[in-house]
Amino acid sequence: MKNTGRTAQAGRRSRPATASRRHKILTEEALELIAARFRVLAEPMRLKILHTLGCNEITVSELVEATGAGQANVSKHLAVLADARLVARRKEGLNVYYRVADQTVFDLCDAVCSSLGEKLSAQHDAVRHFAGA
Amino acid sequence: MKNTGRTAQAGRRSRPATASRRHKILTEEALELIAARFRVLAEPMRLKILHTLGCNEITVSELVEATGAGQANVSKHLAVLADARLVARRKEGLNVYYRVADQTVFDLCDAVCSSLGEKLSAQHDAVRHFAGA
DNA sequence: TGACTAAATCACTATATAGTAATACACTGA
DNA sequence: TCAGTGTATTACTATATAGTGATTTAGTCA
Repeated sequence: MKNTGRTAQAGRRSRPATASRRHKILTEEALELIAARFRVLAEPMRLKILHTLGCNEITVSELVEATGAGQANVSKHLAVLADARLVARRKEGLNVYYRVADQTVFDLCDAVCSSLGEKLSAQHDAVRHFAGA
Repeated sequence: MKNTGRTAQAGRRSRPATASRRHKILTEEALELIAARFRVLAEPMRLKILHTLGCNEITVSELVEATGAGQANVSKHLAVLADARLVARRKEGLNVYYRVADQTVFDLCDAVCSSLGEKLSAQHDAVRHFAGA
């Protein structure tokens, strides 16, 4: 009774399994690349760094101060972001200035935010509630 | 000489630090929520499951067969996806049918894909190269 | 040169989670 | 009721990585 392939005998409500619509059938390597991009964005501290950077160019020291994280930690996160080409660096004297190199990350975050809209609002409410404001 | 706040004395090229443009200044909780959403998408196997689901409704067994992963593994990934409300389940007899519940994930993946365009093409080339086709 | 500073790297610990085998649970049909 | 099947859960191992303190590296200024 094993399914030979995936042509459902319960096919009443499935589209034709040879998904002809948009599927390009991603390779394992492609899936890994996409997952890797998401993985870079899956850390609150990295999001905080990107959010802090915004459209500006900021030094590591300023990022350390703005985020409240340790210097080594910020440096490592910046290395991850730079490795993914999401930020770019420019050295000037002792300082290194970082900036967001791929503006699409903001689109991604915005998309997630709107998809999370209700939860975020609830969160905001909760925060406001706990903060007493 | 410590920066009091982030009003850069190197302000020559920074926008006013009280970023007035789009910044809503996300709370730690909001950043964690956004990161959590990205974290769910940061696994190739989960992407594969979502990609396999597409617009169809598919049972766990079919997903196990299509992905080549173990049953327990697929079940756990589905639990993660369901917990994030990215997929929904419908039980019918012995089978459980899963479907994508939040179509925005496809938008996210498409956005990443186009941002990764060159790399993915290169990867495709590499694959074609290695595969000898 | 040597003192100083910003950033990167190293070595380490702690934690989270992907994968897996075994088992439990839920439902079907005899 | 019992046997059989699909799915979920448990217990476990292995691996990856976030955070941290110490150190190194690279640049400035005296």
